[in-house]
Amino acid sequence: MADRRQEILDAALALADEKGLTAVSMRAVAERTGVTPMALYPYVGSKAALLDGMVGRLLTDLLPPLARDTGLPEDDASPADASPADAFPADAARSEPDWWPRLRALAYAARNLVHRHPWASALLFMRPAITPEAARSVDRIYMALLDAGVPAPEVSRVERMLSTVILGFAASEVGGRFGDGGYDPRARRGMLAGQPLPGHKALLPWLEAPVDWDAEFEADLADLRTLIESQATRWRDRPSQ
Amino acid sequence: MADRRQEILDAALALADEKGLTAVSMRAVAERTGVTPMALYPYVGSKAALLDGMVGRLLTDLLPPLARDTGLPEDDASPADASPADAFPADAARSEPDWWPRLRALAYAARNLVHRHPWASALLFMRPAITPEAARSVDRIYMALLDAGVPAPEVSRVERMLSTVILGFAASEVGGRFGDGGYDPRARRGMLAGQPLPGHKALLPWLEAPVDWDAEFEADLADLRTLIESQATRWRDRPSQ
DNA sequence: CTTTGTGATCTACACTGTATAGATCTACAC
DNA sequence: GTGTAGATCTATACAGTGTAGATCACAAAG
Repeated sequence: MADRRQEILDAALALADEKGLTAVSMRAVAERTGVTPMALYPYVGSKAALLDGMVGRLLTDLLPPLARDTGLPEDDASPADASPADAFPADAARSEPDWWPRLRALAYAARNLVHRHPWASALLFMRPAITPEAARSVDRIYMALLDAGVPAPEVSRVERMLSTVILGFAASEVGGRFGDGGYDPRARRGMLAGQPLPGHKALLPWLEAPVDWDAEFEADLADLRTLIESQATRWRDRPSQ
Repeated sequence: MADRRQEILDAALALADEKGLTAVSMRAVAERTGVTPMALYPYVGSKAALLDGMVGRLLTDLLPPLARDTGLPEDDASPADASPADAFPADAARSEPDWWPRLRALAYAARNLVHRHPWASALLFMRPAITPEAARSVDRIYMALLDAGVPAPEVSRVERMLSTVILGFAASEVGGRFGDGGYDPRARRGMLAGQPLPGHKALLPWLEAPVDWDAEFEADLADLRTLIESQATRWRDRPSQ
């Protein structure tokens, strides 16, 4: 039944967390579930569907139970974060319009999720957010943006941009796009020596310094916030456009 | 030699363009090159390296020859765009600070590249930009941001954010993350009917309308531009911070 | 003519996802 | 108890993957 499916998804998740996504084969998942590979198919359909099921389960674990999801404003830290204490630095209490803490919490939840399950980043970023769980978190973003005063026709676009930045940042962080590809700085400099790179030259002191990714995430979030607020302001100033 | 390698990369690229990335197997590439699979290894090293080589070649084709790359301001449309005429809508001529047209051209070049080679989106987004070709386009972005007045310590962060948005948008467009997963709206609504989704409800008219991706890309670029300009302004107003 | 080196080949291994057909168990009717 | 229907799992097989290891063909050097 349904619990057999959960058992299978659990096995697949454990496997991915321990040995990476490439270790998730139908045979390996089957063995871990104590069953033969073909026995998985009635429950998960196919390999691709199994992967979708895995992200679905991740989102289920992440989001708070439906009961709390009434549309009323929630308190700041608890929603959508499985380990809020260390992961969600307290903000100066801006009590009245709480759309920002809510958005912030979602952003951190997504980033923390990717940190805990790096293999999921590629899937989260590539597959459409069509599962019920994913729709729920998108809905939270919609609500926050509406509360922030973003004009309704713009909300879905801004949501896409927001999630692109946040998921993209997290995926790049764990996926190595922001890294140096494993070359040490000397070798890297050698590779790039043959061509004129005036920008790199001018920025050299800052490029060589190590990056504080937590701070960068904070800065990106701040940029997104001003972006959202400017959308709202523009709307308020001339509602015709 | 080196031209044998190019021959192999050409075969792999053609294969990917015609039948998708999954059709790029060592055996298939070998057959198309007129050689046995194992003969590829001295030239490309491994499958992963072959894929890296493919994106490298894409970037080489895209960027203008090194000669033009002197750091002097270039004319608006030509740089970094393989098919500028239809793909790069003319902007109102803001002649004096041309950092924006330059950035815009790069953004469109990246998006057009992904449109022409959808298979490359995942690779572009996941692998670090360490090849000489990639470094060159990053350098262009650095220069544009510096010209825009972005403070030097912020430039690399803003560059990362910029490329995350642009590559992320393009990848999501062709990869289906922005889509509905192949379900028609009725089925989709049925899937989501069981739970309260106040945001979706409030936005329903706008969510059902088809999305103009070109316009959305324009709007995202406009947002990025104001973001960059606000960075520059903040810096000008109080240079200490 | 022999030797050396280089590039391509052949074979083989350990995998992958999954279609198909058969086996095994459970539950209920008679 | 016996028979049977349905669900669940298993066994086998196929066509494919990337690539390690050994072999082979052939041009240039001694």
